[in-house]
Amino acid sequence: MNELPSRKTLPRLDESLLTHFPPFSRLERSDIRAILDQATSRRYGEGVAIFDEGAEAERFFMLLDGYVRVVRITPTGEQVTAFHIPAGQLLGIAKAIGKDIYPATAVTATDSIVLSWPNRLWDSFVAEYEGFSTETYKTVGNRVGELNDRIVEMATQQVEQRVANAVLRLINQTGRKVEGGIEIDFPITRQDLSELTATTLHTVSRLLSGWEKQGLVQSRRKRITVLSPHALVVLSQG
Amino acid sequence: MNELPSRKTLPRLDESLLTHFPPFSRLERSDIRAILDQATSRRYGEGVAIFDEGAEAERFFMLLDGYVRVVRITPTGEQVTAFHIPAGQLLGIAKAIGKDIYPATAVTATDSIVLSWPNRLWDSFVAEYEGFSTETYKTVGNRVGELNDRIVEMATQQVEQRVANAVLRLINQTGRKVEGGIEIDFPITRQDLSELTATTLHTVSRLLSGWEKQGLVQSRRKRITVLSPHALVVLSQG
DNA sequence: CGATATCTTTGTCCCAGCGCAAAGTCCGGT
DNA sequence: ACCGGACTTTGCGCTGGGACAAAGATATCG
Repeated sequence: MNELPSRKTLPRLDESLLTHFPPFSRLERSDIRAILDQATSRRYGEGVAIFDEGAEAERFFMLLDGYVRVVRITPTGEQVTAFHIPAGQLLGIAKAIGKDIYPATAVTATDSIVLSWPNRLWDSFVAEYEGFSTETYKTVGNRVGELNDRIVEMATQQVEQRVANAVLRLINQTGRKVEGGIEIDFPITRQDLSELTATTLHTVSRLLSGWEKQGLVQSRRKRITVLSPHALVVLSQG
Repeated sequence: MNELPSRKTLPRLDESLLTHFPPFSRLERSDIRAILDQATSRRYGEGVAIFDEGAEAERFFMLLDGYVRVVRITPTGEQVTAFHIPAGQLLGIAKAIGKDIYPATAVTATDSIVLSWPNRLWDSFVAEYEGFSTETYKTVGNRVGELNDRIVEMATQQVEQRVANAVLRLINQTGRKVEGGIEIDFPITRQDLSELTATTLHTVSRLLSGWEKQGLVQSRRKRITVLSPHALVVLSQG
């Protein structure tokens, strides 16, 4: 696959890397310095696992740059995507929910830069850094909320509505403005989208083709641009 | 429906009520006394809402006795059940995940007794009571895990396997040993089970009838007894 | 003890969307 | 510039299980 140098010592990390990310945004510069000095930083190529479902959770991570897909794999080898994580969020925070193995696998969706710390620092982060724990649990809360929404969708909506919802969620979380629309800011295949919506790549492909003919979206290989978010919202309501 | 006296002052609460429930099990008797003295206790009849999705979250709760169903209702009025909560667990803990409105509705599945505290006490509980926060987040973690599992199931399994899994989960969490099997310890209709598995009550009914003919389960109105958990596990794997 | 509401079973029809198959297109690598 | 692999599109047939319908069974209440 896509092999990058597996560990690369980056130039000394600058405090400004963290100051605008919620879990750290309320901290003093000196605190951030201490946090960075304890961190290991590492670059990953696209499509590389950061940690694996079932492995012992010994570190927690923050995505500094890039996008990560959190997936689970069934006994029969099918993949299901739990969610996508944009830069600025923590991941692999098994510690926060009382687990000691990772409950899912994290795979980079783009080249990414990731900081990580050993779990033994978790408690001190929570204890010493104002706002760290609050913000962390907000993140957990948002993820729980998203899982819940998706269960409701899967239980009550048709495939077309679910896919529309998934696309809308992606552009909300990771959308980038481009001329005439909003593009999902990382490469995403029909297959990926199908793993997010419990359908097949074939059905996703047909839906996107249809939407494209109606002028709702525009898509190329691994790229999706939404031209008319509003129309998509209407569609998603069913 | 089922109206009970809406608020009933129970006899002074005994410390032993809480000592065996994880969030409080590591505490001193004096701590528990303080916690109980701040609590409001209340009985609910079957089928009564404890709090409603979307309402401002001003209290958090512990289920002392009974069973509670956590449900969400779609714009079109369909219900989807998120999970069932047995006695001894916290609920309505929006505070723990940084929300200030309840993300779902909690409805009693049986007559129940519930303690509650105003949210303003949350931070002091977390700060002062050893183990409270850890245990709370384990609960959150288990619920996240369950939601996740169900998404995987809904994405990859057939209806029969999903229903089998749901029944197994219920007997694990709330099963009561009876002669010849394990019974789900609260009244549950075909409809309820269908809301838990994203199918229709008709399909659930057919499945249960089939299983009953094969001797796997036995069911009466609102009651399900699993005679052969192992066979159900086999079925659930698909 | 009827009457009424709630819950369950079973039958029949039908279609959304999956499985399978086969081209077509794009891209990175040598 | 070409080759091979990865991604996408589209066609076609089939089926799991939803929708609709109606009758039975069991609880609750006056």
